[in-house]
Amino acid sequence: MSQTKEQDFTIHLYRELMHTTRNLRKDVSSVLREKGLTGSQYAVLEAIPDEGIALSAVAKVIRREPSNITGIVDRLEQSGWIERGRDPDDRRVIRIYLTDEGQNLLSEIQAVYPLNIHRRLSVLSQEEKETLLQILAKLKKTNEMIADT
Amino acid sequence: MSQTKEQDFTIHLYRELMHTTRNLRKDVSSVLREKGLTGSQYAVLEAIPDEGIALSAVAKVIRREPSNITGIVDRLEQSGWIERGRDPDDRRVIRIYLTDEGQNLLSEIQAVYPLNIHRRLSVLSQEEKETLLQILAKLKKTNEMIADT
DNA sequence: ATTAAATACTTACAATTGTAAATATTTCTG
DNA sequence: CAGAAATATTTACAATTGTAAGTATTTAAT
Repeated sequence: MSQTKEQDFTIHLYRELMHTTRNLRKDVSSVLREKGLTGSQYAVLEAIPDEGIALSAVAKVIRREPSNITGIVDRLEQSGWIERGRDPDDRRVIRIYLTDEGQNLLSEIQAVYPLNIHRRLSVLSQEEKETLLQILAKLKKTNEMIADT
Repeated sequence: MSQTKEQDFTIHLYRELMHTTRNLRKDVSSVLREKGLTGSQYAVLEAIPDEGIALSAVAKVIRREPSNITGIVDRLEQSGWIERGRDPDDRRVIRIYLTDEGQNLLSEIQAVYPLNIHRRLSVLSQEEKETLLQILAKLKKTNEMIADT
C-alpha cells in the first residue's frame, strides 16, 4: 500500500472509530434516558459505595473534570436520588450518598443496562473482543506517552 | 470462561472502548483548538466544497442533528471563516461558502491534522488497523439493525 | 503563630448536543 | 388552485463538557 493510501486509510479508520463509538454510546445510554438519567448521572450513581464518596473521588472514578461534577450532582440531588453531606473530619470535603430511591433506581437499571451492552457487543466473537481490547490497550498507552510530551 | 466472567469482560471492554476513544478524540482535536476551532467547526469547514453546501447537507455529512448546525455555523460566520447565502432556486435553503480566510485556515490545519491522527494511530500495525476496521464494521451494522427494532 | 501553598468544591462562561416546537417555503393532492 | 404534507432552517431549553477564576479549609513552612 502506498504511503498516501495508508494515510488515507488511517484517517478513514479514525473517523469510523469515532463515529461507531459515538453511535454505540448513544444506543447503549438510551436505556438510561428511559429512566430519566443521563450517562454521566448514571456513572455517578454507580460510583457511590455505602460509605459515600467525596466529590473529588467521583471525578477521578468517572473521569471527568471536578468542576463538572457539581452540576451533575446538583441534578441528582434535585431528583432525590442522592444526598450531600459535609465530611466532619475535613470540612472541605463533600460526600454523597444514595437515597433509598436512588438505590432502587440503580438496582432497576443495573438489571438491564449490562444486558444491553452485552447485546450490542454480541456480534463480536470472544476472540474479536480480546483483540479489540488489546488494540485499545496499545492506543491507550501511546496516548499517555504522547500526552506527556 | 464462565458466563458471568464473559459478561464482566464485555462491560470492561465497552468502558475501555468509550474511554480510549474519548481520550483519543480529545488529543487529536487539541491541534484544532490551537487554531481556535472546535472539532465540529472543523468538520463543517472541511465539508464545504467550492460550490457551497446546504446546511441540511452539512448535517448529513458531519452526522449531526440539523438544529445543531445553526449554532456551529453562526460561530464560523462570526469568526469570518464562512458566509451564508440563500439559495435562489429554493429559498428555504441556506448555502454556506468558505471565505478566503476560511480557506487559508483550513489549508493550514489540513497540513497538520491528518499527520496528528496518523501519529496517534501509528502504534498499530497495518494488520491491526485492518482488524479494527473490520470489528467496527460489525458493530456498525448491528447498531443499525438493532436501532430499527 | 502567621503566611503561603495545596486541596476541595463552586461559579461563570462558552460551545456542543439532543429534543421539541416554530417559521418559511415548496411540493403534493384532490 | 386551495389546503395539506414535506422540507429547510431557526429558536428555545436542558444537560454536558472544558477552562478559568473564586471561596473555604487544611497543611506546610518559616
